[in-house]
Amino acid sequence: MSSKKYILEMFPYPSGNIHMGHVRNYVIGDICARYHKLKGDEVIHPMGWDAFGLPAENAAIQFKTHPKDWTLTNIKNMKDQLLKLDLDLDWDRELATCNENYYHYQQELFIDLFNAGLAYKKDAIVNWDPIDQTVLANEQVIDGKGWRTGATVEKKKLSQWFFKITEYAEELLNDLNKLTLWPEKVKTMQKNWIGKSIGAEIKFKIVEKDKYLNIFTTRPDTIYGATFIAVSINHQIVNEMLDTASIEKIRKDFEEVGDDKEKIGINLNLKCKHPILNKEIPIYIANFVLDNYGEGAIFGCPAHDERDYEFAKKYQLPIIKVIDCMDTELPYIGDGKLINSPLLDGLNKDKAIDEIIKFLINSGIGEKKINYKLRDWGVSRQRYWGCPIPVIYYEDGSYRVLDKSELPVVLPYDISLEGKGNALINKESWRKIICPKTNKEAYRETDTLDTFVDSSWYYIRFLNNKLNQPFDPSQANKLLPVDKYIGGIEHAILHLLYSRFFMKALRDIYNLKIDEPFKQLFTQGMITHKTYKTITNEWVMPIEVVSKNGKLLRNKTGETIEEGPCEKMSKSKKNVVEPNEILESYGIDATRVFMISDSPPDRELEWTDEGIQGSKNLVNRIQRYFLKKKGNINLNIEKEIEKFVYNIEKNILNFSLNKCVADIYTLFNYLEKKELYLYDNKLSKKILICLFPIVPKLSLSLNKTLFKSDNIEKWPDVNEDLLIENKIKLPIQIHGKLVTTIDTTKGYSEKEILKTIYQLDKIKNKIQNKKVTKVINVQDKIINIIIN
RNA sequence: GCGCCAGUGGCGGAAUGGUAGACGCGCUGGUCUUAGGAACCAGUGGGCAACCGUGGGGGUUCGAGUCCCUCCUGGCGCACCA
Repeated sequence: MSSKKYILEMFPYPSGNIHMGHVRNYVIGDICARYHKLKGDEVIHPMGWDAFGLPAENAAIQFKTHPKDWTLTNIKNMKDQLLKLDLDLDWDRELATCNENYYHYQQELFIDLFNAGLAYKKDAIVNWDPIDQTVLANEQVIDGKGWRTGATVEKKKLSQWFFKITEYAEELLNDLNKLTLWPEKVKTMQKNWIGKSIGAEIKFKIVEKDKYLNIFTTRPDTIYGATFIAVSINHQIVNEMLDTASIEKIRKDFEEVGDDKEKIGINLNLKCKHPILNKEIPIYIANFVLDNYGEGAIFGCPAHDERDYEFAKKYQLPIIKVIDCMDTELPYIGDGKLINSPLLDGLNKDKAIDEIIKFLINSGIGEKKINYKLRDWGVSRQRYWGCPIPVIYYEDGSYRVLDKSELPVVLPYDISLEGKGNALINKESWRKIICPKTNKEAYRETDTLDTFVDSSWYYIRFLNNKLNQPFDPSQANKLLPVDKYIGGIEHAILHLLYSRFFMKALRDIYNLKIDEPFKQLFTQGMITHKTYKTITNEWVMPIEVVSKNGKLLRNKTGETIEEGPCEKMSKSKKNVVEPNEILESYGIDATRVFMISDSPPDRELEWTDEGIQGSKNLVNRIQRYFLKKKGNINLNIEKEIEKFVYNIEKNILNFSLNKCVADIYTLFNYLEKKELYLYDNKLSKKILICLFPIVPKLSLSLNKTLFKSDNIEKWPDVNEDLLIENKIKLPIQIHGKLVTTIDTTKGYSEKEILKTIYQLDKIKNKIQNKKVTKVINVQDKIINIIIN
């Protein structure tokens, strides 16, 4: 019975050259794909190009070329290199996200999302990367720095397009449970990123104004201990109270605090009424309040929160204990009985939270609230080389999202990339149009979509890359989800979360039956290599290093070279090996074997010369074996071959590809030891089929030589009866320690075998005149004798 | 700081709670030759032995690399998330 298997490796950014990381990624996928094809499954195994993005623009400026030309040339080069890897890919499904035929339909999806209320525009304080001159998503800011440039990200207020990923926060979180074939680690990362927390939102009346401050808390039980309010610098109330100059001054002061996280605050000279107690508490602007979490405002309960405690100490605010923690030093964060809280006294934390929420609801000053860390996905990018957003603006500031019939909005080719900013803004002839619907003058949206939008649905477009609509829903229902998705763990959050969101959004828009895009996720490990440096700290490529009299020297100059630690292959450290050179020297099969042999595919693989050579030797050895015609053919070896088929299959399915290599060695060690040289018979054919996914070139050529055939036959069914081993070596233990093993057959009688065992010298010596008190016989597994 | 994962020979790594170290690399000794980026044969956890050995210490079990507690070390992720 054949079944559909969609096997996908994360498509590459066309930087110009493939590297060993790509090779490992694609070889892993290729082995799966070839195996499933032999099984008779309907395999989908496409490849394409994640072709929009900033590097093209930067390169265009640097090399005085055009982003499109640069990208297309790179695609051509990389495709040539991939073809040399001889991967079993569906090239007729190929796509590049920068092609009109792709982004046209992405623009349609944008319209779909807009109509579904999942794309919207709003003014927002956004992350601005001053080097790339563009906005970044929250996910693209790491430690306050741009993920590509490393520049400190600035805050800017801009009008931006957003995708409403928060609408799916709960489902994105819950459905992680369905992803049983995903690494736990990735699921944990996504869970933390979504950051669900359950608590309450409480309204605090501002004394001086006819207004309330909304505050989210997970600890409403500590409300009696609230002694101040703190808001973020970007909070609305700050805008109302202070002029822009003062705000900027404070913002600057806050930024100067930097990484040491010292808490500082400014008294806003406003007060809030405590929602329960008859007292007023001050409002501060504080640097530690996040503006993009909750409501950007907190109530401070110094006795039971570390941050609030630190702040209260510094500004001499009262500290009121409301949880009985005996003599434990404050702040005390844990559970305990409530005190100083008339409505809650004596209750424990959880019960107190329930009670206070009831009270807040009844008094109309608060409600139960679930909060997510996840924010909506800002997708506007102020760059040229991306998918144009299908929107036009009128003189009065209003806008219209285009109809599908008005698509595609084609990215103009003739632009100038000189100078800063988005080239589309300066391209007046493109930007300015007459709206066909109103006949009014209008301007195109000049922002383009984040390239993560491109990669959020490419796996659907692969199903039919020529269709005049984004995809065919009935086909999607039939062929999705991707069964095995293979790529680097660096996409654990961004790409994988966005893709999950897209799948769900498209499911709801197009009434699909698919909830998750990737059934199984496999994250392959990096390739590492030793690093080499001269004594003047200059990185040196491995290929330049020679060993002489136990010393490492640079081949050309004779300089002394120091060997550094093994690190991820990177151009900057020059510890790379070029796939082209390896392929030329060792061939594709040996390269494939090495990619999987030295460590499990999800772990780091250290590149070594010995490793690749060993792989080459194995390939040669297999070839030599099959070309030896004479030998001692003994038909009892069926069993060994059957075990081999069984193990290889199991290990491919588990991604334990390193064990597949061990299986190959084990088989050939056995056959050669016994001088069992199979030549053109049934069993050797079986072996060749199992070798095919791993060393396809060799397998094909041997198949041709031995069987005069260009086709590899179907994967053999395993005869499980042959796997059963009747003769066993039974371990004998005394007190759980191995003493000896005896040869016997399965299903031995315990009584009989004990008789034999007690005759053995080793056992006799141990027992001597002691008494056997107990015998544990795990039938066919082990016998453990207990003596007193 | 919080969370997760991992610690096994000289190295990469194997082991449904049941013979620890499969398989490979490296190393040692040997064979052969069309002197190779070979190939083949034998050996290779420690210890002279009894025995000892899966980061340390405890526990559960007839039996623990595997399960539980605790500590140490390393890696990854998150990091003022109220």
